[in-house]
Amino acid sequence: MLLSKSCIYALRATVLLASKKQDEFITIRELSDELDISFYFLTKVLQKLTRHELLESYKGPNGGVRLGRSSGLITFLDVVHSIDGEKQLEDCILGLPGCGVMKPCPMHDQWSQLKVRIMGSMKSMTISDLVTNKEIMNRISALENDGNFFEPK
Amino acid sequence: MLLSKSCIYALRATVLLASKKQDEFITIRELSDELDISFYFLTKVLQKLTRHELLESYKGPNGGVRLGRSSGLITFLDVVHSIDGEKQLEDCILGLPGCGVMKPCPMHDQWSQLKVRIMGSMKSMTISDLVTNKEIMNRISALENDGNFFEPK
DNA sequence: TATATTTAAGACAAAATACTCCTATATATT
DNA sequence: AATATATAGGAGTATTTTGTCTTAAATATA
Repeated sequence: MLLSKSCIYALRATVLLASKKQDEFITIRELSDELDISFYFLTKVLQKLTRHELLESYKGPNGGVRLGRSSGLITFLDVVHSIDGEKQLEDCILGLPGCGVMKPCPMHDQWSQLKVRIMGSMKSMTISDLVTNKEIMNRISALENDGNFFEPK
Repeated sequence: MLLSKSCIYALRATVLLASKKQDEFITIRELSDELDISFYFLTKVLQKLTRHELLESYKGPNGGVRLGRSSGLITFLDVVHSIDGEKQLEDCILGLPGCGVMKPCPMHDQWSQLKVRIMGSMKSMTISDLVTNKEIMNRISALENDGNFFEPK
C-alpha cells in the first residue's frame, strides 16, 4: 500500500541514476545489479519513465539510460505519476464515480485535505533532495559501518 | 494505490455504521446493500475489523455488527492498520530490510518525514469526524439534489 | 427441539500486479 | 557488412489481491 513496488523501484533507480555522472548513459543491468532488482522487471519500469521523459534512453553499445532533466526538476510525484498514472491519487477515496466538490461523498472533504498534504509533500520532494540526503547519510554512516545503502542488508 | 480496496470498503462501512443508531446490530447485508459492495467480500473485510475489536459482531436473528467503541475513538489509521497491517506504513520505502535510524537508506529521512505527516493526518481523523462531515455535506447538498452519498452515482 | 437468521471460516475463481523471457530494433565497433 | 551490445515491446508465468460460494457455528423464536 501507499506505493506500489514498481514505484519504489522507479524511485530507487532514479535516485541512483542521479547520484552518478550526468550526461553518461548507465546500463539498466548496472542499475539492477546495484539495486538488487530483477533486470527484466526494472527494464519495464524504466521504460515507463522514459516514455514520460523523466529518463532518456540510448540503444546499443555505450547505451543505457540517464535523467531526462536535472534531478532538481524531477519530483517524487513525477515518478509516482509516471508509474501509477495521474488519476490514482486524484480519485475519490470511496471510489464513487460522481464524487466531487458539487456532490461530495462522506469523506470527500477530509480525504481531500489529507491528499493535498500528501501530494504537496511528494511534489516538494525532488530526486536531488533524496540524493543529497543519501550522500550525507552515507558519509555519516561510513564512519560506523561500511554498507552501501543502495544494497539491501 | 495509497489505500487498498479493502481499506476503502472498511472505511465506508465504518462511517456508515457510525451514522446509524448505536448499540443496535446492523446486518452486513444491509451495509453491503447501502454501500453497493459485494456482501461476501464486505463480510471478509468486516471480520478483520471485528478481530481487531473495532467492531463487535453478533450471530443469529437480530444479529449483525456495530462499533466496538465510540466513533470518536476510532481513527482513520485504526481502520487502515486493521486491514492492511501495522507494518505496511512503517516499513522502509525502499523495502530494504536493514533500513532504520542507524542505517538509513537513501530516502529514509525524507520518506520518514512524509510518512509522519501522512500517519499524523490519519491518526487525527476519527470516524466521528467523517460522519459529521458527511451529515453537513448531505444537508448542504440536499438543497440542490437529493442523492444519498453512500450510494455511487 | 426444529427452524430461520446471521456471522465465521475455509476453499475456490477472477483480476490485478509482479516478474520472466524471447524477439525486434538501434547503434557502435571491427 | 558482420558482430556485439543495449533498450523496446510483446507474450507469457507467478503471486497477490479481490471477489464468490459453501458449510459450520451461534442464537432467537416458534
